[in-house]
Amino acid sequence: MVRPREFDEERVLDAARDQFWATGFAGTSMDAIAAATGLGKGSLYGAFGGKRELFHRVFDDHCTATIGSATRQLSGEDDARAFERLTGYLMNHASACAEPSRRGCLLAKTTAELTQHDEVVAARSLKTFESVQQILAADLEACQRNGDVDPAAGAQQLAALLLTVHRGIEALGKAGTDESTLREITQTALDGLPRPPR
Amino acid sequence: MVRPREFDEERVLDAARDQFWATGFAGTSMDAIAAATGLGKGSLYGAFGGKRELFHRVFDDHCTATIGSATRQLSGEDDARAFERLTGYLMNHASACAEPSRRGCLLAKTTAELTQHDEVVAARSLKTFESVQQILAADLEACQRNGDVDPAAGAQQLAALLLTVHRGIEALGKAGTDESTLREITQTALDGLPRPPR
DNA sequence: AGCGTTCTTGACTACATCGTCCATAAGCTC
DNA sequence: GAGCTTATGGACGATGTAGTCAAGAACGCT
Repeated sequence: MVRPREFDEERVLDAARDQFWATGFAGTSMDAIAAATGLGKGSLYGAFGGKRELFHRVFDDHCTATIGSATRQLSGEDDARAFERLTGYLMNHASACAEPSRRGCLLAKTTAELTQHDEVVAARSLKTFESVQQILAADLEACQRNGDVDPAAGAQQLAALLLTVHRGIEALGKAGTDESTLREITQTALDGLPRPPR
Repeated sequence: MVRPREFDEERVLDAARDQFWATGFAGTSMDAIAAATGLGKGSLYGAFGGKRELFHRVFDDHCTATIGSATRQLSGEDDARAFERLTGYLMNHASACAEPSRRGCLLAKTTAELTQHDEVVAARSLKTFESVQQILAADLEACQRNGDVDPAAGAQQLAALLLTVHRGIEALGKAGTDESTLREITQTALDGLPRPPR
């Protein structure tokens, strides 16, 4: 019994995410989302509740994807390549942030716009940042085991700093800083990591 | 001849800024600004043009103030206190960013929301960041002269990194990271600056 | 095939919002 | 104080927006 849904939930959520991403929460109307997804407003409200609930859903999925991406780029069995993974992760990000067509990071935009007014968003943002920091810390510990980073340094502290640099690169990139500068900043940050004493 | 304005322009702009600051550009209605400033909408439109023009005006003033504040905190004749000024500037920022009641940095919020859709805002944001970087670089050069930082290092590169950390602290603070963590990150960044060889 | 359940559509409501307009008030100059 | 110019404030129009609703369509089970 029952009529099954006609739409692909994932596709609809992606389209909704793109709309919110482009114009922010306050700047996006449900009519725009209906047009972007191809759904009627009734279906939209029936399936997802309302604007806020839909956004929470979209945002949550995006945070999960962000953590997944960091994990994929930074995890590995091979301690000898841990520093290489770290460099790649940060440099990729620097280059991506410099693309003029880039719409910036949804996580950053959302945190800036909504964290103050929406506790659900605030909590999810913080948790996402903490997760990324843990992933960075795990990679840094691998770097320490391999002798790329001073084992006496606090991996958590260094991971927090690198996360900060990561977020700062995002901010500068959004303002229009060019790619070579962003990569140079990343390199300077990596150069500042403590080396093991010889 | 002519009737002079009844309102204090500066006060009105401050009130408008606070509204935009609290609820963003898209999230702020002109009615809300009229209520916050006490002006009728006719006066508001007559004096400032429209929502976008008013925002540009407010934003421009805010950027000027931001640069002025950095200048005040980081400039000085005394090279011996340059490193102290730098530490103070960054630590103050870290503590300020951790205040739960803090509404975040208007510059950061605006960059995140509008830079993609508004060239005037994008250009002003970039120019503001560049100015702050120059101020940081000048202070770092003083640190180099005084022997606190390796004179062989590029002051511009280090300034760019510190600006990045500054913006990253802002982002993490908005997400809810606590004060001690933000100060620790700042300290880690300062510890990573190259010391002059002895 | 018939039935019940759920999905879909888009018109509809009620209100918010941008920006305009105009009658009126308030100086300034002579 | 007369007359001019400009500021003021709030009503107004047109459009935008969040969310609802009812009529009908699509599907699976019997």
